[in-house]
Amino acid sequence: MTGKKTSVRHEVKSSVKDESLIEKRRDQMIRGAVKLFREKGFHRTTTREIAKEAGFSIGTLYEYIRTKEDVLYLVCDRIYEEVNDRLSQLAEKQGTVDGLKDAIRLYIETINDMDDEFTVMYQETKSLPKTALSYVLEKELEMAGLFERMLAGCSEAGEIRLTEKEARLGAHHIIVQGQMWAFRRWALRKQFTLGEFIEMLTDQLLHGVAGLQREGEAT
Amino acid sequence: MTGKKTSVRHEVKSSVKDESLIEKRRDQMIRGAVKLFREKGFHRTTTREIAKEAGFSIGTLYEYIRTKEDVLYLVCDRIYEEVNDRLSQLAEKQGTVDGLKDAIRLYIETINDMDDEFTVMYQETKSLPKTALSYVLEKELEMAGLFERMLAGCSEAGEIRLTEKEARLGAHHIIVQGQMWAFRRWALRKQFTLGEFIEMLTDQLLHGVAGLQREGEAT
Amino acid sequence: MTGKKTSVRHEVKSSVKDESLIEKRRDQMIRGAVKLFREKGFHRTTTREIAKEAGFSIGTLYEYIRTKEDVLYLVCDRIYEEVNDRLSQLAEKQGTVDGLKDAIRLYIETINDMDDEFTVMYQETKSLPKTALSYVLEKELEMAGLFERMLAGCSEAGEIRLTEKEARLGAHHIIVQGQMWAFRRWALRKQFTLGEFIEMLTDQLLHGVAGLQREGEAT
Amino acid sequence: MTGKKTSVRHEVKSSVKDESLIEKRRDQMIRGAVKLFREKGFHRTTTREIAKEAGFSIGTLYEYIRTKEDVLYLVCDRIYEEVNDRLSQLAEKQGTVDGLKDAIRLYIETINDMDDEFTVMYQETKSLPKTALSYVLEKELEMAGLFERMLAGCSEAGEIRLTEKEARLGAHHIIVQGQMWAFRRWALRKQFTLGEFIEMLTDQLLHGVAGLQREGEAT
DNA sequence: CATGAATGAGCGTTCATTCAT
DNA sequence: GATGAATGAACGCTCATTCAT
Repeated sequence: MTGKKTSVRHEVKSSVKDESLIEKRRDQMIRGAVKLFREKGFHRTTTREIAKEAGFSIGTLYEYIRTKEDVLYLVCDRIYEEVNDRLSQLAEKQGTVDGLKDAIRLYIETINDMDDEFTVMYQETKSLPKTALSYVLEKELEMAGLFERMLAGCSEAGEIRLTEKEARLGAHHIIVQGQMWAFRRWALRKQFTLGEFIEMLTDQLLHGVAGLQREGEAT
Repeated sequence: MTGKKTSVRHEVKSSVKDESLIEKRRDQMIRGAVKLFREKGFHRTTTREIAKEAGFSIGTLYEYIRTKEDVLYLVCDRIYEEVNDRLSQLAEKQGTVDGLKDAIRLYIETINDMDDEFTVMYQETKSLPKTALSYVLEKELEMAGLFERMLAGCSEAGEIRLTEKEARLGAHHIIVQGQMWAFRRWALRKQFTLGEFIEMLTDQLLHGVAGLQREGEAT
Repeated sequence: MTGKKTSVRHEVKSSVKDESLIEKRRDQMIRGAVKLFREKGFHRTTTREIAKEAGFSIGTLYEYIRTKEDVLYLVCDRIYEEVNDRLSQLAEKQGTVDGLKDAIRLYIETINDMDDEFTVMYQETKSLPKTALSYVLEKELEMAGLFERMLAGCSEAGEIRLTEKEARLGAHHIIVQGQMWAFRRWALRKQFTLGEFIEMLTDQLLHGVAGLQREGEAT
Repeated sequence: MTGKKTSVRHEVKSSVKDESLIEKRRDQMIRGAVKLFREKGFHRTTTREIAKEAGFSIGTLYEYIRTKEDVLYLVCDRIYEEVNDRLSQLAEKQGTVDGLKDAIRLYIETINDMDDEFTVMYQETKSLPKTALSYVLEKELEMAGLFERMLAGCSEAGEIRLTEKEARLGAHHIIVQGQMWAFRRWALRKQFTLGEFIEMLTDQLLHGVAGLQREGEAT
């Protein structure tokens, strides 16, 4: 539907040739970086700390990246990869409210599992170099697009009634609520379990705050 | 009503005695800092730049603060002050859906006016020293509490039906959507005007995605 | 005579305002840098060493320059300044062989006094950033021009006979011999005193290797 | 004639046994290194770049040398070898001015052909380790000695009249002019062709600046 | 013999903070 | 109260060299 696939992957150069080694080392690196970024933020984390946490020397770190910002980009990229992997199982059931509910559940659960990564991503995104930033933002728009099409599908199937704009805002709403679960957990998890949160969220999205009818509708 | 008033203001020490001068200088400082933080983030902004933008020397800057983080705190503090000032006019009309709508409108409009400040606050909050951070988070809970009480008020007045938990989530929802209007504006403002956003937000909060009835309710 | 005065001074930015302080600190810096560059070359000298030799901290060093290359430029610039100061006393006596001899003597003596500086300059020049490099080369061409005009003047005055090209080569010859006295001193000073060198140089320039007549001339 | 043969070749250790392979690899290495040193200087060239330019890995590079400076030494050594090869054809014709002129021509032409190598050598010489440095300087003195003997030969043969010191300075003069053609080419080649330069140089060496008689000589 | 991943000392540079004037 | 020169710890990054494969 969105024909344009402009998102050119922002390649991170490595001076190491062995692709599988690159994969392995970057894995270590990302794992370490996420932990540190979560604790102290991108700017307060030093490259030496990342290397140490990853289990190798500063020299080795720089065999696999070019700049510190590359690490941040790698982290962001990894997150989208994983979220997309998880969400891609939802291709079927398009156009049903049940399918939408499943998607929301899956999305929030994914965030719940990866909340360090998400928090990092939403708080440090602006430190990305220009080209990496636009790649990441595009990825996010793709994700929003996925929910937008689901909502539009439900509307076409007649299960709910939505204008195009409403579908767009609804998609945005879902994305944002997911982010909220990640980076407002200091407030939310004292009061809600994961299950409660998902249920209430879905409920509120579909029905709004209880007891009110849409204007112009009969009781 | 909220009995607990634990939020001890995180004092920022100044070596200058004249209170009105402190006020004036900090004003200049905050104005300059917000501009710079918005452009380049807290970490990429230097104290020299803040001083320069504020119109005095670093020496002078350090007469009014103790550390760079103090500036960030001052910025955050100022924001809540202003938001509270604006929202405090809403004390009346508690317990009506119209009052709630007005509050949401006022809140989002405030954010729209101060979006630089808000963006800064939500992106840099974690750089605050511990005590300042908890003060700021508490301030935000107060704000959420304001909306929570409004929702609860409406429920008590019978206009809508909400459990305590639902009211709490609804309040978070409002807060978070406001934040989104500030720091996801790159995505949202291409698609919605301020008015549209407020309307759809309110609508969605109260009615959910169109056309669906709450389960167990008659059509 | 050479109408074009394109040599735009390559400004070195300092974050310190006080001009006389800049002068003083850069003096210390240049003195220290020359010593170190002489001993170990530009690349093997660290900025910390320069700062230490100059008598202040690394932080202070960077208040007066922007990059390490600025130090090198400052050194080169200083040398030309001094040489020009010294040579400018020769404006009169243009057009006489005696004037030329004096100029050569003065030039070589200057180099003899500043030979560390000259050695540094001729060996490290290529490490200069582009704009600084062309400024320095231009300065040197100016100096060559000075000798070229002197030779041409003698020729016009009829004391010697030279084509334009010969005058130009003669000027280069003088410049280069001066450089040699600076950075081939390990070979030369074992065998010649300063006076001898000047005398022989002048002699050779004017008369060539002894005993031969220009072809076509009578004995 | 010069009885002392103190120049002990500064051996460069290789962990490879096969002599002809050593020869071959070092050839590649030198060729690559000269190109890179010329472009960026010794210090700005990395060992990885040298290896790559030579066509093998750094691992392999270090099988044939011990330190980066060894590469520089190898380059310098190669240059003298080649120059000596070229100049050695001049053993005959000693003692004639024509022989001297041929030698000068050959020397300058050699430099013209190898000017990258010469430039590198004269600019990076000081980065050589102590023992390598003295070996190289000695080589150069040998070359100067060659010209010195030629001049002395001419004098003995009665073609020109020179004291020992004058012969020494004359030799130095020739060497220096050659260097000048290599590393002042930015200035010289705009104004002179190779042929012109050689001719004027020879002329000036033998006759000096035109039109002047040696003092005390009759016209 | 050849490879190239790993190492870490060391470099140039920045910037929050201090304090004498 | 205001200034801005001085400080030095700390940062991101490089690169000569080693050594297991």
